[in-house]
Amino acid sequence: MSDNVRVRFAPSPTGFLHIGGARTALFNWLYARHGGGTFILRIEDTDRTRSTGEYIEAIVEGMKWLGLDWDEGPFRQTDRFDVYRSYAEKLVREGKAYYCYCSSEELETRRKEALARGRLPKYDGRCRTLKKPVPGVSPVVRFMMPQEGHTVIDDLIKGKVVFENGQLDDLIIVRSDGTPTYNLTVVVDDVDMGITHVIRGDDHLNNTPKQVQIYRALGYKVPGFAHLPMILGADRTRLSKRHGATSVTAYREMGYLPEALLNYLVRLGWSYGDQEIFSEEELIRYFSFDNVGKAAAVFNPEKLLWLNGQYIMRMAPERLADLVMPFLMLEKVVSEGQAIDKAWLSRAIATLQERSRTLLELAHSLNYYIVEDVEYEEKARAKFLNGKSLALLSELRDELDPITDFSAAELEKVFSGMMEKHGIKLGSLAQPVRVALTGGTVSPGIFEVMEVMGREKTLTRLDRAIRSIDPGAV
RNA sequence: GGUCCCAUCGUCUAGAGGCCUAGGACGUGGCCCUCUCAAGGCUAAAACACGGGUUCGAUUCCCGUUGGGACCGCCA
Repeated sequence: MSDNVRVRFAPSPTGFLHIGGARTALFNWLYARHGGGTFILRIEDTDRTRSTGEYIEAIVEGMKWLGLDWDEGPFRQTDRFDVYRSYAEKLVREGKAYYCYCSSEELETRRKEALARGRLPKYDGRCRTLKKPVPGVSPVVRFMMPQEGHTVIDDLIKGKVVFENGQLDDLIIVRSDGTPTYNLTVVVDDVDMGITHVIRGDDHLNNTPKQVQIYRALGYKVPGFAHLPMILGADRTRLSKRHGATSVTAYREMGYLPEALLNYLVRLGWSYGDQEIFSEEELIRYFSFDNVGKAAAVFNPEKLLWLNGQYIMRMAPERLADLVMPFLMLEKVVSEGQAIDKAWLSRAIATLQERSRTLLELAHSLNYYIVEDVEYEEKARAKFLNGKSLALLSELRDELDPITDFSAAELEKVFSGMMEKHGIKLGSLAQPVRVALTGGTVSPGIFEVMEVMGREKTLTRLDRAIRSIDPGAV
C-alpha cells in the first residue's frame, strides 16, 4: 500500500514535556512503529510570546530520554511563516477568508456580553461583507466558516462525532501582526507533511470540525483522527502542575526509568487483556486503537512507583550500575573523582535491586556499601549494639578472622556454628551484625551483605561496633 | 450557559447479550515464607451511577436522568 502511516507529535514549547504530552507522543510513536510508518516531531511555536528555545530543548531532551525517536524533524513552525501566509492569501483570494477590522477590545466586550447572557460567544461575521479597509487598523484574517449543515468526524477512538456548522465561528487564521494561528498552521503542516493520522488529546476534539472545514476549503483530503482521552489528577480535573510532578524531567530526576514511565502511561487508556508489564516489542506488536478506551484516566503515582520497582528488579545489575552513578554523585554517596569498580558495584546492586523502587532509593541504599564509616541509627544502636550482643560480636569477629573465602555459603557455616553452640536463633546474631555493618536494621540478607562488603571492611566495622559498646575492647 | 466527550472496585482496567457467584493490577488488611526489609505465594474487603425500554435473557444494545470532564482566545 502506498498510503503508509505518517503521524506526528506537535507540542508547543510553552513548557516542559509533561505527562500528557509524553503519552500523546507515545501513542503516535507506537502507531507509527506498529505499522512501519513515519513519526514526525513538529514544534508548534507560532505563539512567539510564550514559546522559548529552552522549552524546545527540554522537549527534545525529554523525547530522547523516553526513547521516542522520530524519523523527521524537529520542524519549527516559525521557519514556515511564508508557507502559511501563502495559504491564507489563497483563501482570501478565493473568497474563503476575509479581512476583519474589529478591534480585540470590542471583540472582548462582545464576548463577555454573550457569555453573560448565556449565549454562544461567537463572532458575528460583521466584516464578512466589508469591502473597504479601515484606515490605520491592521486587520486579522478570518476563515469563513460554513453556517449550514453539519461536519462529521469519524474518529478512530470516539467513533462518529457530529457538529452543527452553525456552532462554528469565523476563526482568526492570521493575526493583525501577520503571524498565522494554530488552526491554520496545524492544517497546512499536516497537509504539507503528508500526515495520515492526527493522534492527539481529546481536548482538541472541538477544534476538529473547524480544521476539517479548512482542509475542505483548501481542497485537501482530511486525515484520520484519533482523540485520546485526557489524563486527570486525583481531583478528576486535567492534570497540571498543582497535582505535583508532571514534567517528564521531574520523573527522571526522581529516579524513574523511561521504560517504566512509558509502560505506566500506555496503560492509561489502553489495555491488552490482563497484561500489565510489556516489553517495547510487545507494545509495538500489540498496539491498536481498538483497545484504547474512551474515558479519561486518573494518574496514579503509586502504581507508577510499583511498576518502576518491577523494572528495576528485572534489570541487569550492570545496566543499573551505569544508571545509578549520576544519583550516587548527586547524593554525594560517591565523591568527585572517586573510583568505583563497576563489577563490584553491580554485585552490590544485585542485593538491593528488588528492594528499590527508584534509582534514587537504590543510590541511598548503596550508601553503606560505599562510604568509609557508617553512622548508627540511634534506635538501632541502642537496641542491638549493647552489653547483650557484645560477647557474640566479639566471638563472631574472632571466628571470622581466619576465614579467607568470604562467600555467603562459608559465612553461613560460621553463623550456624555459633547458633548451635549458644542455642540462639539467627536473628539475635544477624541483627547486631546488621547494625554494625549497615548502621540500621534494614538490609539485604546478612551473608550477602558481608560477601559484597568483603572481609576487610566487615572486620573493621565489627571492630568499630565492639569498641562503641566497650571502648576498652581490643 | 452552549457544544462535544465520557460513565465497571478508592485508582488503572478486562468484559464486544447468556462464559459474570463480574476477572486482573495498584493500594489497603490478614496469613505463609523469613536474619531485618523487600521480593514472592495465598487470602479478605472493595465496582457494573440511576430510571425506562429492546430481548427468553442485559455490565454489554437504545433512550432519558444524574454525575464528571474538555472546549468555547489575535493560546496551542
